[in-house]
Amino acid sequence: MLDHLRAMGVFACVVEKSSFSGAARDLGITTSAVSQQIRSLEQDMDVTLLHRSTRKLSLTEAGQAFFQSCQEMLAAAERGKVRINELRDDLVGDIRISSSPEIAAQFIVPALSNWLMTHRGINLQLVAEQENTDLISGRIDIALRMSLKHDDQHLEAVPLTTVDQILVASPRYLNQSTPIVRPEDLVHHELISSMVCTNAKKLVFQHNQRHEVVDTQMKSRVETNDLRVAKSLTQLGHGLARFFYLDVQKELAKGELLEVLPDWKLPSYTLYAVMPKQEQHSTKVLRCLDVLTQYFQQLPLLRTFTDVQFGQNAS
Amino acid sequence: MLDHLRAMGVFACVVEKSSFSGAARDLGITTSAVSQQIRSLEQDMDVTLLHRSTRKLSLTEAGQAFFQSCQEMLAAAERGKVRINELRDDLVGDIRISSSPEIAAQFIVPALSNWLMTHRGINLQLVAEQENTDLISGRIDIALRMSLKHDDQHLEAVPLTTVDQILVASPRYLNQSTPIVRPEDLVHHELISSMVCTNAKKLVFQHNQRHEVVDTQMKSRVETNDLRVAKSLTQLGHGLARFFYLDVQKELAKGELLEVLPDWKLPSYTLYAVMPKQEQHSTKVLRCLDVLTQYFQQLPLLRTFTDVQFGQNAS
DNA sequence: AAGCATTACGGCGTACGTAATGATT
DNA sequence: AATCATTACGTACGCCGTAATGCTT
Repeated sequence: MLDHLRAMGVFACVVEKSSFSGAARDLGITTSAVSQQIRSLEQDMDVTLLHRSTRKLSLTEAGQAFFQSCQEMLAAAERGKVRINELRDDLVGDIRISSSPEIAAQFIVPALSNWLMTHRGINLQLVAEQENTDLISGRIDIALRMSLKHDDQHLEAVPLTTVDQILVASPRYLNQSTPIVRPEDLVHHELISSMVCTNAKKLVFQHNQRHEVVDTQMKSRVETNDLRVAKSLTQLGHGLARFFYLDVQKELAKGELLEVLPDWKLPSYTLYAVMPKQEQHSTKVLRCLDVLTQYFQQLPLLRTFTDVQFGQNAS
Repeated sequence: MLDHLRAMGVFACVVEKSSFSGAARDLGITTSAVSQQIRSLEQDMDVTLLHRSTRKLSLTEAGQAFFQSCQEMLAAAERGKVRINELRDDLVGDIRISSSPEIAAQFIVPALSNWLMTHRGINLQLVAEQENTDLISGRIDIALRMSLKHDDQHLEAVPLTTVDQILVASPRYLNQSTPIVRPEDLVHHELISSMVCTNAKKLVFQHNQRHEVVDTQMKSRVETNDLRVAKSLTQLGHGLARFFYLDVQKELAKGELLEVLPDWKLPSYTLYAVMPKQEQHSTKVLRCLDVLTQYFQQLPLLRTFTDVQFGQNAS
């Protein structure tokens, strides 16, 4: 199956050049090598491919038929290599990005919109799912994922921005409750968890000025993995809720939700661009990553004051 | 151009089996070899073809595209080999036979008629020309040629039958001339040469019983390369003519021409099947040669009595 | 533990180059 | 003489197998 492929290539070249030495020059080998390839081909297949009369070459019927196939073989190989180079070097082909639906809509679409317009050869496939799909089997080029710290050794992660968490409640809820001035006060409240993760109810606060850290374990009677449900529950006064700052930016501005413990800070998450670890990414993926990075750098900071006071590089 | 062809074959097999070890089994090599091939392919082309997560293989976009081309490449190669085997082993394809028009009509057509009927895959190309065309450049499989002795070292020749020459004249011509009883008497006659060849006018006679050999040099005023013209000239009494026995068989039977010096014999020609020298002829050519050989063996001898007395192997 | 892929290492074979030969123009 | 193909021969690289390692189920 794999035998003779090389010899077939040589043969095709010989026929095209109608000359052993011409083919040799073409292939960057000696005439001797060409002669030997053709001979072994003929011997192994037990057939005469071309008649040589020292100055002229002439195909046999078998040689003629075989030549066609050899040409097609080489052409297919060549097409493959050309296509590979195209996909590696040019801005063409698919690019699959995975993220949560929120991130997709809020960040990826505006970040890549112009770039997509510019490069019409790019086909963007946005895989927006709640669960983190497997990059390999899902053929994801870039996944945008929130995490405190990147740990998967098999994946390559580029931090795009930090995202603050914020504890909020509805104005009505806060009016009716006793004032919350320190993290310890939270034990009397219930938490509406907007994320499904381990230790979702354990909150670690750090004071904005002092280096004071307080662990708090809250209770909760209502959980959901849906952001809008969580917001709704919070606004209806079912308890406190921990959100990403960016997810409740609007509600805070409108006064529909209020921040709890504004002098205390929850750990920052980092938004990573995660990619399969590999030697050489295609330029389109690298360029896309550039565009994403650029976008997040020029983006208005996700929470101004904390950033000013401490700086929020991911650990 | 020739690089990686082997690796591409391996790659295609890996993708088809979705497994390195499966491909290795398929190809009769070790997993190690497969792994090395794929790795060098990826390194040389500077691209990741497939992601490995130990238990699962998954194509990259480039790998997917490349796989198609690799498959096509292998398919073309396979087609070529299949076709080669077909043309070598089966009774299909072209068979080109070259001869003079006379031989073609008189022998080849009747000899091969049945065989052609039986094997519908065979396409017979009868190249009937006066001049001996170059077997190589004319792509002739078999040429039927008359000669005293085969000499071309580059060609392979199989004797099919011997063909006597015979000196004839019209009855009227012989009546009007003095009787011809010995070769020496020929110097007073003119020769109509039916063949264009060197020394066409030099005749060497050997007596049928005695071992007497006589060289004679004749004159001629009329020459032609056309058999019918020569016959016509002879019948009209323009002189003696040397023919192949088979060419004037009918005229002799009808008494339109008479043999001159019936006790003396001109050298016998041999009808050869001539073929390009090569390791392995296709079976269709060999079978065709068989059919021709058979045909000439069962053919009534081309001149009975001389054969009986001496046997007429070409010198 | 079993199956799979990767890597290093070492041996063998093959493909190549050199050089001499023969053929053709 | 010049160009081309073939052949013999020696070499070097490439391909492969063995074995050890790491990973996953």
